[in-house]
Order: sequence, then structure tokens, then C-alpha cells
Amino acid sequence: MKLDRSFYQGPDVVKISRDLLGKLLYTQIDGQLTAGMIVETEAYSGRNDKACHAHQNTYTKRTRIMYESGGLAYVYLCYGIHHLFNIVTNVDGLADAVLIRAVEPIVGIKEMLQRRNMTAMAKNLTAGPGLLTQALGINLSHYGESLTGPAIWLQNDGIKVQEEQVIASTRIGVAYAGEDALLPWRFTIKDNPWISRKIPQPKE
DNA sequence: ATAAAGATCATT
DNA sequence: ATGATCTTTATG
Repeated sequence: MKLDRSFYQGPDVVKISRDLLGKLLYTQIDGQLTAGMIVETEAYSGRNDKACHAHQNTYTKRTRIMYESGGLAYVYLCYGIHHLFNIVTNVDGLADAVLIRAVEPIVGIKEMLQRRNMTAMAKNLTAGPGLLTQALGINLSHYGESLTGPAIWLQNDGIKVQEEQVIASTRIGVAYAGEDALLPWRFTIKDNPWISRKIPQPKE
């Protein structure tokens, strides 16, 4: 079942980020159907989060889509090389988004391998925000696309993730955000092999 | 007009 | 640890 627009419009981006674990992310692009199960996400909030591109009401050509109502794709180019895929959440005027950091390949493995220029299944097929977009065929042309449309959508029929299977940790690559870098807004499915990086372990 | 930085990845 | 690579953004 395709996730409804209302799913994305809730007020709590952190909760939505957690709830996205186990959902299936589908794309139908260039005539190829592919999908992965979401195993790692990060929440970004326009208010009270210096790591968010839209913090302090930053409204630019790039961030404007985050201010629209939930259920749209926010895609941007990172480090001049990688396309990162985010899901816009919350209602019109409140800029929140969830970065999809890793998926487990489910549908169209052959097509994904082809897009990634790989011959055999390996972890770097979809375990990373820049990798999964390439595998699923997502790029800048999908900026602003509706997630209830024909090209990119989510479905509910992945695994059911129990509360104790959800691990919260600090977000990756946001050291510049100062104290907000410490927020536990990265969510992963416990022990899933497709996580992009290991969870920091508490010291003895 | 210019410059700096970046929600990464693969390689050394 | 480091380099690749280039858009976006802020500033003058």
C-alpha cells in the first residue's frame, strides 16, 4: 500500500524519521522498477537545528521545497558528487525533512547493480545516502517531486520494526552544527547489515 | 564577482 | 587521512 500524503504532514519530524524504518522506498524511473527497505534515517528541523539547511528561516532556491507541505522530495547535490534524497515533512510553512541514509535492496537488484556499475551484490550497493540514490535512479531532476506520484513513493509492506529494534544515535557529518550535532536524531534498525556506518559504542 | 564550505565515497 | 568535484550560499 502506497503511503498517503497525510503520513508526511505530521508535526514531529523526529517521530516520522523513526517511523520510516522498515518502509519500502520504490522508484519507477526509466522504465525500471526498483525498491529498498529503509534501514537508516536522520531528522532535520528548520527550527532549533543548526544542521538543517533551512535553519533560521534560510529560504533559498535550494531550501524552498522544505517549506512546502510534507510528502515531497528534497534532492540536492552534496560535495559536488552525490545526490542526497530527503523526504519533506510537516505542514506548509514549517521546514522539516528526513534524510534517507541507507536501504536494504529488495526489488530490481539487477537494475540497481547496473546503475551502480557493479557486477556482484555488495554492501556498497545501497548502504549510504549517496549510494542509494544512484542505485534507485534518483537525481536532481526529482527535486520537488511528489512522493505519492508515479516515480518515487513509499509503501508500508516492509518489515514491522519493534520499538526495541530502533537505535537512536548522533547524526553523521554535521560537526559544524555545534551543540545540535549531539542530538540523537539518527535512527537505524538494530544489527541490520545495510547500515552506512557503525553505531558509536559507549566506552568501557 | 568572488570565495568558501559541504547531511559523501573510494582509495591510500 | 586524503582527494575528487561543483553547486549553493553568503558577502563585498
